[in-house]
Amino acid sequence: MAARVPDPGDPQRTGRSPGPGGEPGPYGEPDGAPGSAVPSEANDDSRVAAAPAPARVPDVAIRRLPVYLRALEELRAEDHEIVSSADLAARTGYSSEQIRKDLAYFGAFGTRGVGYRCDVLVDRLRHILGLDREVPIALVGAGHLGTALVRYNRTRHRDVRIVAVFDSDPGRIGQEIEGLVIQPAEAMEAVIREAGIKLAVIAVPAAAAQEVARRLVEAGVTAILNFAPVSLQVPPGVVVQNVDLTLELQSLAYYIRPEPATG
Amino acid sequence: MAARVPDPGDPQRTGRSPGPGGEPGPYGEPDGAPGSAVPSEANDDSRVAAAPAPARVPDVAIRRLPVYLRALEELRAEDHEIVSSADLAARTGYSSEQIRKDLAYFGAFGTRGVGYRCDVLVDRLRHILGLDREVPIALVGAGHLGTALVRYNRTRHRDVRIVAVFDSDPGRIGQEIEGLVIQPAEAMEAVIREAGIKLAVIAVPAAAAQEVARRLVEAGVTAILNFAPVSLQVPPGVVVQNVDLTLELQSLAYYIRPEPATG
DNA sequence: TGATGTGAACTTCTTCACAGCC
DNA sequence: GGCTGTGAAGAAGTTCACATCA
Repeated sequence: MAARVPDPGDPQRTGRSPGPGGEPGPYGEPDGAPGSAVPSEANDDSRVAAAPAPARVPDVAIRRLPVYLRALEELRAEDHEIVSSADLAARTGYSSEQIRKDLAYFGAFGTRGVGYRCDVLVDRLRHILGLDREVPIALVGAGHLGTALVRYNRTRHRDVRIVAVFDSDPGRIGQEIEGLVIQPAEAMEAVIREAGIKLAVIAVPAAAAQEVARRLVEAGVTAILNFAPVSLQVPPGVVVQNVDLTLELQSLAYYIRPEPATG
Repeated sequence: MAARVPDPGDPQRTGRSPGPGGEPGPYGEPDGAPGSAVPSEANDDSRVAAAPAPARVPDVAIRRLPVYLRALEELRAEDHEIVSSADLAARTGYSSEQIRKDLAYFGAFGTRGVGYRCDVLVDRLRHILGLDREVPIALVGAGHLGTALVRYNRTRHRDVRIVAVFDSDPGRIGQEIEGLVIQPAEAMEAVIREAGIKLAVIAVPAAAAQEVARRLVEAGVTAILNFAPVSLQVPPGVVVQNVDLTLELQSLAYYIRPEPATG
């Protein structure tokens, strides 16, 4: 039980959406896509680019794929060889039709009357999301939050992995977090270019976030996860996903019941 | 520039939606609503309850209100007395029609030909969101992330404020974060009941999250912000908003450009 | 028989366009 | 004239229902 909330908090987004259509095309590999980008400068919350790509995969669908992937990995760990969309529905809370439709954007991975091979589907999803090669990530801002994020990420994941941490505070530079030495902010561009990093996490104070974003983009970053409470302005083609504790709490406040649910 | 992403990551949600319709009704005060709740047990991502409430305010709209509120407070700080929906659009990235429509769910707060009085709209939004009284929040899990969240929250906000922190690690209990003493997990129910806390943040390991959620709900919590990477099962009427670093990074990976945007 | 894959119906949300009022 | 408030149109996403095939 539990209905779902849309997930608002997040702000801008600018990006072309790679994915093919319902056709057995290029499987929406994070490349093969247009190179151009996005449309408006508005917060549409669900629109993406009208790029050269034939049919678009809705962003909402992309955002569900990692959920499916996690469920599949759990199922695989429990020695399931075959899973049905109904199994995945039970684990994820999404409807089975929704799941089949999302998967179908990228091709036909299942067997009618049977289901999906767990390991095959895991591989497919990892490929679609671009997780079949390690995705190196830079984190900017090694305060309490940034540090917590690095620890969390590095003790668990290898597919999306923070590999560089930057801060402008001399007192932090040189310190180590989970084996990573905090580097000076000035080194940001060079390191990011060198390592070919395209994805970055911003965990700096609000006032510094926009400038950090600008520098990241200039250095080649095209996707940003932003924890600073500001709407970042980024050029077309750059994707920003925001996570804002305050906004989350404030919108949840709306749903609080007055009475202790004595009904 | 910057289109927007839907924000998927988040998981369940179960809740009745208070808000009135387009009518000048009860202004969607976080009460006045049904007491009952939710429909399905599925992840719908945008549905809420078909409760006694007349017309529903879409969850997506609720999630935008805090964004408007923040923009308004900025504008007020800049001594703007009157703001138009176009001003807010410029600040937030949402379209002016969208903003007017969202506000209109709760009544007519503006003046035709003029705009909205900044301070009036701030007050209205705070009231609609239930932020006109302080919203006390409990946080469970005082690890790196939990600690970072407490620090962030307490050094900034008074409207949504963490007032109690719990952990099960004896080594942490008794320690202080921003003036709050970490309390033992066993005290959770009593403290939450005593303080009438309805909103909680979960920052414990995945394995412990479901049980924590169960206890929180039993103690009277009806809205949860969950940082643990699991889909919490909660009874109807309880709202869960998830924030999952890994899912965010994995879906962002999809949008990474192969080439350094040399286009 | 049974579960996938998918067009069509439906629902929800957004944008348009303009009437209404200051 | 200008900006709000809102019905109507349109777009996007979800669910339904079933043909399809192992």
